[in-house]
Amino acid sequence: MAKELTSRSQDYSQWYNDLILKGGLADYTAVRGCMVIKPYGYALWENMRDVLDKMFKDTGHVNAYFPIFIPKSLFEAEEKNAEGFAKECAIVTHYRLKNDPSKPGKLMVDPEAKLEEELIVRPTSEAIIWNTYKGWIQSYRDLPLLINQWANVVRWEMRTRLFLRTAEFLWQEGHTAHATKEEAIIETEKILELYADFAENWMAMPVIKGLKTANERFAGAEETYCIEALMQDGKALQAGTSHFLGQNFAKAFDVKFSDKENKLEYVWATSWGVSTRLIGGLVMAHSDDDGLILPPKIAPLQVVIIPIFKTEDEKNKIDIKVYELIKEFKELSIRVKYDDNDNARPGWKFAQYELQGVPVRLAIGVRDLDNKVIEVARRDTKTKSSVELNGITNYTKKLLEEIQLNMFNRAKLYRDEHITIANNWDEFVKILDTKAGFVSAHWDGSSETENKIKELTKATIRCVPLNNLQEDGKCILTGNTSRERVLFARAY
RNA sequence: CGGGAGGUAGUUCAGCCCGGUAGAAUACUUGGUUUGGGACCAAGGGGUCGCAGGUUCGAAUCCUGUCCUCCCGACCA
Repeated sequence: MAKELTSRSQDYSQWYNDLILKGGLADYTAVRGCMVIKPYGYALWENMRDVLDKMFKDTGHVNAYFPIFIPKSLFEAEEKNAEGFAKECAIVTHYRLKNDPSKPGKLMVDPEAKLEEELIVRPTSEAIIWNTYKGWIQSYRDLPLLINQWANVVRWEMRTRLFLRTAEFLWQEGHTAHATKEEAIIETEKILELYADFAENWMAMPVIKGLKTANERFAGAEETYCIEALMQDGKALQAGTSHFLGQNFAKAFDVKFSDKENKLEYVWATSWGVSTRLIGGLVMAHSDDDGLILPPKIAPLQVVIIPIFKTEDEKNKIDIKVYELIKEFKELSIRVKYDDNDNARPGWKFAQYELQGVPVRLAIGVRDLDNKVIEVARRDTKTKSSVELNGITNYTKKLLEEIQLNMFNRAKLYRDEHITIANNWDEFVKILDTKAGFVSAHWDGSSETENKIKELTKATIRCVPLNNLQEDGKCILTGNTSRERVLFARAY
């Protein structure tokens, strides 16, 4: 009868899937590796999208839209980028079906409708965008070009997980062109700051800003900046990336501009993106065994009001008060729902909204009306209290802010407690196996060492933190000299 | 792509070994009692048992093929 949720400690994967399915965010579909984002999950994504979109626009970016199909010849123009994505591309080879003569009522691919050139379903849009930019950029006066697109992309992953790695996912990808290297790097870093700001202040998910090593770098980038978050099972999640692309794409697509001295130069590029994967991060960073816990600032519903009554007469009295409250909530721009559906009983509703992670629940009955109070339950701590009705909307507004802050502090405390220093190989292995989380350790800077460590422990270098403390040390694997520590972790 | 589990009512699953009327819980509909943490009683509707072949008088059950999903691994810019 009850919708039991798998406990976090039982099986983390099952717990995670349950949270998403029972919390009403998404559902499996008949399509391999894809998911349906349900209205509640999509409302969450819309809130996140709106905030990010405003942040992009406030920093001078504009939106545009480019095709989902990329001709193979364009796709392969930037060789490293193409090679990096080659193994996970969906490819359109035909454009027509026809009736299958051997199976009545069934269809088959029409062999006569083979495309002369295959189309790649975009796994990322650098190729089509830079091919377009070539026609848009002639002079330094055309720069910088600061464009973002909200789109879907397809990456044919072997193994998928709801939100974290689906065959198709929604994201935004920014693609900018600049006159100088310095300006492009500033843009890359500016976006990284923006992502970190969003993750921490809106999603209440603390992140570490850093640089990827050569191994983990985006294919075709000179430098990849990232934000890394920590999940409750001790695994790291790459939550967003911002790439300095140098002149790689400008050269591959021949995008040149005349500078003030009328000299032809290749432009400098950046690209950056965050995706619906952030929702997976949100789920794993905050939820508990009773369901989702969504941060108030982006929660589709911030407050739910549940009436408790026996008779129609009682219901009417409660209604009058609640309509007043709803009006006040709306004036405060608080997303509120009055669930007076008589089909479900209060206890069922309580459980349901906990599964959905609604930050604040208000329950009101005639008893409360008589005492001029209301029951306030907060999702993050699962505590309940009786609060005076007078001024309840302002009280709730402050409470939402407090919940937002509390969620961030709690996640940050957990994250900080799970950054462990390892000074030698034995410590390193022991921490990975017993404690998980980030391990801060010296590394000699070579790809060979990084690969070897990954082979031995499955841990990868998540990032070299920005503004990292410089200290001399010895690589935990090779003993070679090292100038700074890097963060290792097992990751999603 | 390798290993494992699975596909039967809207959902979660039992039945399958040992072939013989299609089951439970929950959800849904109706009526009644209820309502401060996932209510109760009664009645009712709902499934070509993933798909395609085969064996058989007879297949959810046995055999072959095939598709799909989930988990673990490999892969993951």
